[in-house]
Amino acid sequence: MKKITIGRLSKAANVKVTTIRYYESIELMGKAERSESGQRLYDDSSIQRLSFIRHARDLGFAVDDIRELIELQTQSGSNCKAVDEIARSHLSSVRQRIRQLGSLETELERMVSNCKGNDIGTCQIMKSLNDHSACLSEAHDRIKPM
Amino acid sequence: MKKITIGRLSKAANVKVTTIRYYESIELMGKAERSESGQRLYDDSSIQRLSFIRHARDLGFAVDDIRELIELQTQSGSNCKAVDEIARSHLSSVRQRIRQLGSLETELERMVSNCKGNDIGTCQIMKSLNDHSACLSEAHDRIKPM
DNA sequence: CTTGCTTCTACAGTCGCTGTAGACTGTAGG
DNA sequence: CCTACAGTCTACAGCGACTGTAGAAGCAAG
Repeated sequence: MKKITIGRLSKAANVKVTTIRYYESIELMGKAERSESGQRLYDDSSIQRLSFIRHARDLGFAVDDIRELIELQTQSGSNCKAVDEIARSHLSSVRQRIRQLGSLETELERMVSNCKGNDIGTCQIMKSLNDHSACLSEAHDRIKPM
Repeated sequence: MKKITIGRLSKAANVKVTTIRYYESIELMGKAERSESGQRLYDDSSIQRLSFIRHARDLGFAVDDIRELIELQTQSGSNCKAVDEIARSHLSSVRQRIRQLGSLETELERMVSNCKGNDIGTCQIMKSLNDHSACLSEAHDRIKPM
């Protein structure tokens, strides 16, 4: 079995070296074999697994979800209801986030389009921010950083 | 001048007590006056400022942006080009994020709609995740947590 | 006086990495 | 062989914007 170093795995799966080590530390990737000198050694199955993880991350799945997906994958024979549930739930949170950002977008557009480049005292953007009544719907979660 | 405690300020501006203290620690809010026993005391101007911050956060502005907006607001007489720029730049990052999430949504929809609830071996979702060719556009930033 | 809420400080945890420091290993060229 | 230089190692701090915790002290009402 051909073994590769972490750098080659990194290129093969398009995941940074530091990230691979991080995945090992949080036990998302198993502990790697080591060479005599202590360097990590991987094989094709590591590339497979890491690629799976990367695809799932690209789709926005949380690390815990991915852990569960991997768990489910090894239990062959089980049906994929659980997988479906994870995916659907993720999809719904993506949609919720899109709606949330959509209303931000509308609000920001309104503010920006009203701005005439006048002095700060009459600036519509500042007015909007200072105006208590100009706020979005009363109770919603704070926006996550971009 | 009527002074209020942190709890009342919290209710007045709809910002949690811990968050107010956090804002003080990062110098987004100035240092509060203290009572003899050491409790923070605020007045109407604190409510004003905290409400401003809250509105800006609700609109997704980063703390650093807000710091700058406050700075600009005090320099009365300056025009609002800088304010406009901050808002426009924020709007464009909101739009970018929406586009990003939109393509995630499409991809997830495709995956979920293909799932027939069969066993894990034939599950389309797992297939998609394992399929190297099923990935989104080659180079894009990793998705932020929801 | 007691009960129970509010406030205080200081620090750890969230999420998914990224960056840094300082040391060691492996490889290619001369 | 020696010297570069790239790759790898560990351990830990930092990001952003908070949130949660522990343990102590203050405050208001009954």
